[in-house]
Amino acid sequence: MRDLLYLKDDHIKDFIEQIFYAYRETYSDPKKILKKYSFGTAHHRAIHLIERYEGITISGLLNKLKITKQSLNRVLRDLIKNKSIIVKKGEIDSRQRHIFLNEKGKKLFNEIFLEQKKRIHNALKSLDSDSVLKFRNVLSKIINE
Amino acid sequence: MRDLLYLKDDHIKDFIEQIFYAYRETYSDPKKILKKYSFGTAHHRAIHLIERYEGITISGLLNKLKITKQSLNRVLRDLIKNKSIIVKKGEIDSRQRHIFLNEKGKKLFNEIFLEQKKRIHNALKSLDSDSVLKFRNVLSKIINE
DNA sequence: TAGATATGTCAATATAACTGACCCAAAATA
DNA sequence: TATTTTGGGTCAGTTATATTGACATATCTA
Repeated sequence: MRDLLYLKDDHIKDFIEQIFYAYRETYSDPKKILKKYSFGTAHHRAIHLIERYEGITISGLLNKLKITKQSLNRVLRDLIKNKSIIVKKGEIDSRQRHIFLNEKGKKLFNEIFLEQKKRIHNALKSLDSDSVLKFRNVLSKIINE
Repeated sequence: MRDLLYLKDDHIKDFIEQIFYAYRETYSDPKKILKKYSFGTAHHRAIHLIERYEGITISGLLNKLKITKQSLNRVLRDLIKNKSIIVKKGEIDSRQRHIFLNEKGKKLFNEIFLEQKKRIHNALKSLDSDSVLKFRNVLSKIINE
């Protein structure tokens, strides 16, 4: 460890603060849209993951969201009632439920994403691809296994 | 914009997901410690900012936390009762309150920070300083105005 | 002095999470 | 086949954190 500079406590403290702001701002942008559907950020996170991992199971979602199934169930019930998602029984293991966005859900996701995209796109547009790659790399190390 | 690759929607979606994980994990680490004091993440965030911005005012905190003063007040009341912070009237403007960690608060902050530091330090130790600088730069662009 | 500002507080409500206790059906396994 | 484990669903109650809205007080500024 030759250059310790960037590992000084104050820098790490700054990181921690900035990660909070980054999360908060990124997930605040689409709140007006969510409100139109009487949804909140909990619904947003679920929709996001269902879009990213088409056919994800309940336990798959639970592992990613790290909330209780009771909490998740509230959110999924709302999304089902709203006809944003559909749930299919597993063909191999019929205990499992596979979750998909339907047309309405896809439309909603796109509305939400458009809002968030603005911020990220704006941040990245002035940067070189090396910065972006390194950013992702650091982020994935922070999240890690 | 020559290399559009890193700006593809799927990449931005990954970003958004990873920012969520990074925030959640970073702020989950010290929860056991907070629980010992019957504090939550709301208290953590306040303590963090009070440590970073010694003597910060109420409105200063409100601007950074972006919560209502009623919410902030609950948190500060707990911290005052616990004797982790002290509040001083402003000398120039005596309407203002300047907030400081006292010894107990500093000890608590350090306990919390140690937990968080592990994760960040671990992530950064295998990286070059350029990655770290670029990470910070991207993060500040995401937050920014 | 009038108005704006900084802070504090009461009360009610919303959102998102939690714990704990059960239930059923289907799969895995002894 | 009988038993256990797994995946999922649900009821009930509680906690943590935030909100809206209404006021109150002291102090600063024009």
